[in-house]
Amino acid sequence: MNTDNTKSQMRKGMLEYCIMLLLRRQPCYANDIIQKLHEADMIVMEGTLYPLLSRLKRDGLLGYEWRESTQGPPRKYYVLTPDGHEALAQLDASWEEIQRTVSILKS
Amino acid sequence: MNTDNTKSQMRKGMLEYCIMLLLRRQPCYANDIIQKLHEADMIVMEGTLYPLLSRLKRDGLLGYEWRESTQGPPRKYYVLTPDGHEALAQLDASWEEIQRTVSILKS
DNA sequence: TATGAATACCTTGTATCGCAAGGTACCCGA
DNA sequence: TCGGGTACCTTGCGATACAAGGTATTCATA
Repeated sequence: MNTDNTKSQMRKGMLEYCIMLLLRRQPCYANDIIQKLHEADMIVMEGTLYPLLSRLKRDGLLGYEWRESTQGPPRKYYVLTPDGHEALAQLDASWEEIQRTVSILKS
Repeated sequence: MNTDNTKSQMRKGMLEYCIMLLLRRQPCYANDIIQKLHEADMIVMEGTLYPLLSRLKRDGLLGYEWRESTQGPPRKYYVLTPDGHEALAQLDASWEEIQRTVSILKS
C-alpha cells in the first residue's frame, strides 16, 4: 500500500531528530533508544539505528561511554556533545519551520 | 555542514504530504507547486518534483488535465483523485502522530 | 566444564528517493 | 527564422532506511 510507504517516508527524516531529542534528556544505549522511541510511536530498526549512531558519533554530535550491565555484555551509552546540543537547537528551529509550513498549507 | 543535511532529511519525507496538501486546495502545474511551496518555506527542485508527480499519478492518487496557457506551451494541471483524498486523510493522521511523538520526546 | 539462550554490538546488500545536470518540445516576439 | 522563455521529463549520483546475517560477551544449567 502506498500510504504506508509515504508514512514511512515522513518518519524517516525525523529519526535523527527524535534520537537526539531522546539523548538530550538522558544517555541511552541502542536498545534503550529503540524501546523508548517505540513508546513514543516511532519505530526504528537495529540496522537503521547503529549506522545512524555511528554517523552522529563520527560527526562529533555524539559521544559514548561503556557501562557494565548486571546482565549480559557491557553497553555503549551515547550522550550529546556540546556540538550535538548546538545542532539539536538548530533542528528544533527546523522542526518549528516545518510545522509552520504544514500549517500554512492546511489553511 | 551536517545540520543542513539533517534539516534536508527532515523536509524530505514531508514533501509528498505538502504537495498533496497544496493540491487539495486547487489544481496546480509544476511551476505553481514549486512557487507556492517556496512561499511556504518549503524548497523543492524540478528534478524532484516531476518524478514525484509521476509516481503519485501512477499510484492513482493524482490525475491531470492539460490547460492552454496565454504564454508558452500548455500546462499539466494535477488534481487529487478520490483515492488521493483518502490517502491524504491518512497522511493527516500520520502528521498528527509525528507531532505527538516529537511532543512526547521534548517533554 | 560445556553448551545454549539471551543480550548487545555491528556489517552487507537492496530499494527508495531527493537533487544536480542535461535534454526535448512548444510558443512568441524581434 | 531564430533566440529566449516556459514547460515537461530523464539520467546518474549520493544518502539512507531496512532486512538479513554475523560476532562477542555473559550467565544459567546440564
